[in-house]
Amino acid sequence: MRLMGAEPMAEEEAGTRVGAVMGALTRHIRLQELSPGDRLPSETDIAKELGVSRAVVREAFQSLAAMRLIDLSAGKRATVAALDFSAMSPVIEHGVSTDQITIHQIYDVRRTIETRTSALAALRRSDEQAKNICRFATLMAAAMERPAGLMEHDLAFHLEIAKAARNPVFSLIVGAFEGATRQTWPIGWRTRTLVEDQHRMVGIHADIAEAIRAGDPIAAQKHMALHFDESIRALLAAGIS
Amino acid sequence: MRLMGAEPMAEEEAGTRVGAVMGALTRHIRLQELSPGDRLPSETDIAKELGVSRAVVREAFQSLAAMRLIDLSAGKRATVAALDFSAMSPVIEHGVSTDQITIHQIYDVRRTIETRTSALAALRRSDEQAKNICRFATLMAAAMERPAGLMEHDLAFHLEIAKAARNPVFSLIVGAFEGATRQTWPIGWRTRTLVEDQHRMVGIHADIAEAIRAGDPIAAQKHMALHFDESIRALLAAGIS
DNA sequence: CGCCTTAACCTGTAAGACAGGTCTGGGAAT
DNA sequence: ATTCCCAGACCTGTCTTACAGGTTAAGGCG
Repeated sequence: MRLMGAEPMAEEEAGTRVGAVMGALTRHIRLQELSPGDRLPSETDIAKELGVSRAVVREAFQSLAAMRLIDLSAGKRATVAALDFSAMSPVIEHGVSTDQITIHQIYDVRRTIETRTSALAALRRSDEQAKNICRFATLMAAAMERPAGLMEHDLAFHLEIAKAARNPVFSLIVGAFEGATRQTWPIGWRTRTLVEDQHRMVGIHADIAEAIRAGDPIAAQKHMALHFDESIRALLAAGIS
Repeated sequence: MRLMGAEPMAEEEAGTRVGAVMGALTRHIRLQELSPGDRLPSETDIAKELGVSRAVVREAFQSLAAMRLIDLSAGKRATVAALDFSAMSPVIEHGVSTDQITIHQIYDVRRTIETRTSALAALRRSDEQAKNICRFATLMAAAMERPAGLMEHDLAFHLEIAKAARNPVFSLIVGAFEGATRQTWPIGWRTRTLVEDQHRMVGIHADIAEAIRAGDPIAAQKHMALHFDESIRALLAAGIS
């Protein structure tokens, strides 16, 4: 299987050979109109075709795999990857852990995005998605004593809403925040020292779920906005900027 | 310089050694609280420390560099990277070129995000940012005959607004769409066959710029919403879903 | 005709080598 | 003493070779 548009490495894009191979591969996927699951040429073939060593090809493959553009597994050929909502999570986590992004900024963006996904979800959710969303809300209420479990249900709740909005880009963005949220969620929970605060937080999720189940986008959006207003207030009260 | 929390590779995260090294590196950055520009250990040191070959370490480095978490350059040590708004662009481009994301879906998300960035920009922009935004709007009007130049000014316009919103996550997201937009923008432009349509499109950008300059978030948001409504209508009229 | 074995293929990893870019300490010049 | 400059040490980019172990597919056997 020949690689599309691949003279033995002219000047090409990046200054480095790895970058050039990455470009050749993405171009190959685009020009051949490959779909998720389709197989790519072997490392050796690509190396021969582009006139580089297999080490360079492997570095390019690993880079594409890190961005979730392809899937790798031992012995098998690399395949074109399906969109993975976790693809962007490391970037956000890096921004947070190097103090280039604050928790507050993430919540601002999430509020913008998720008020929209909740409204869309109310309009577009399948019956099964509605059921899942309600189920996660119920599980949250049942896990009030176990913060770790509560957090996982919370994350799944928000991601399921994004999926129900039927636009994979929203899933991608909501998924991007999952890693960072997992690292910072306990901070927010600790600010809710009163049991009634904890119940209110969980109750808002139930309200969102119910609005989405009922197919009411206005209510869904309103409750989601309340949820983030409440969360951001809790963070501010705890002195987190 | 020792790597934090690095016994010679226990089971660790991923099934692969490359994944384990990536994990060790990100953990190192987090635990050492490194900042953009700080240097990482040399490939050889890391290889020795973790008990893997340099090839594995290099693949991990390249992967992190592909996600823009670190910067590499010949002869120099790897450094922690500053947030780069282009970090997520390849993911979106991949989604589009493999038909997992439609142009319409991107415009829906952009509308959600950018109505917000325009409002925030009106509230938070510096004087210089206001000047830049107006300048790009003017340059667009001057480049009506050269679609390629027009597109570049358009992209710069939207990105500058995101920066003026003073939340790097918005810049990251708007930047994520830049690559895909660059590949699809001409499609939208071609639907505007009438000169008055073209002028209206450019005029809306001027309206947005003026509202941001004037510090009017309501007007900025309104004009940005109009912009996307108009763009999405143009795409639909051309039969692009 | 279907199942199973096996050889060919492919990826994961290691080790060694070398070219060329980068940095740093120490000597030379001021 | 201070500044400037350079050589050697260090580091990354790339190639080659080698081998273990997982995967696949072609034949051969039942």
